[in-house]
Amino acid sequence: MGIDELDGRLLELLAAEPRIGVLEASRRLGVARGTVQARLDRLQGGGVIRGFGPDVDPAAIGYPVTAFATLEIRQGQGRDVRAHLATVPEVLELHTITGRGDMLCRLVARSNADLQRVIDKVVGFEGIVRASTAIVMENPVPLRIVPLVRQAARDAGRPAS
Amino acid sequence: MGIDELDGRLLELLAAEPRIGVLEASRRLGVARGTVQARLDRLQGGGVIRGFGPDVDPAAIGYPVTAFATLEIRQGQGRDVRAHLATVPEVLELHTITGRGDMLCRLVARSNADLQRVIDKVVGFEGIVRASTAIVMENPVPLRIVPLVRQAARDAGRPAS
DNA sequence: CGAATACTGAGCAATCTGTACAGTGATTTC
DNA sequence: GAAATCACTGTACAGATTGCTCAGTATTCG
Repeated sequence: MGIDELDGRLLELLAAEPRIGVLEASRRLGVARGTVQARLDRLQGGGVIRGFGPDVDPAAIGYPVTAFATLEIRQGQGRDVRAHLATVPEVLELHTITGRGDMLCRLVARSNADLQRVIDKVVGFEGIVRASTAIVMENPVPLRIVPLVRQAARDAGRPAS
Repeated sequence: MGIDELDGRLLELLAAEPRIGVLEASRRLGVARGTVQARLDRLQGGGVIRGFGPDVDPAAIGYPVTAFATLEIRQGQGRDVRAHLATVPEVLELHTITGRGDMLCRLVARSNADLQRVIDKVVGFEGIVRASTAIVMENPVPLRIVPLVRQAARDAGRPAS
């Protein structure tokens, strides 16, 4: 749907201080409260803002180990595998991908040793031919969106570029 | 820090309806407002809840293509590469990993064609030896945390297991 | 120029937040 | 076993915020 410069600033502000209300945001942005309210409604309605879910740190609830697993699936078993993985709590996300491997999933575990249990749970399923796992050591760039929002907002300035 | 069953229900509730306030949450959970307030403070103080940042959909702001790139780094160039990737808005997250490849990053782009530009920007840097990219086709399990929270809350019941 | 759209500034009733305090039950400590 | 500690409840109050509405103004566009 596209966002303009004000939308960008609003999103940045919300990312930086999520708990501020509409009124405070309007003050910070130097616009009327109604404007912020309208923008927010539009952003949410348009699907730009999916929600404001709490950002929970898996490490803080006992799952400090993160890993990515590339899975190779037996032909035609995709649907079953997806359903299976969806039932595993330690699978935080799952993608089907092109290239080597058919699926990529993000896992968490209580420890490196526990990761073995998780992998067994993931792989112990008809239809998964092979799995290759990479453990995350460091996370230099945590999941972020602000730079992209800034970029998108800038691009809105010159629409036809 | 560990979470108990009430923490779990609170997190679930917040995940399902992020905009509800403390008062409404206390009503839903059947506890006093002060309790919810105290729990929230503890969860945030303990780092379990990192924040309530807006969940922005890259697709909705013009970046519908997601990809994962595995990067191989020249010895000793890690720091520079990290710094470089941090400046690329299309890099949504970056991990250093074990196994084949040294880093894994999540990218977004305006189109498959545009992905080439992004990859060039990512790879066009001294220190990156090789990159292998997998385009995301489907996302059967979007990033989620509720199942894990439920698991963690359950485990709290039998601490020594 | 006229119409449509977006923004401003203001107002109002209802609600919520931050904070405090006393009472109660459960658990821990000595 | 008694005291102390801790978490939760229920209540209270002032101040702030929200949802909503409305009229006026600015800007854009055909």
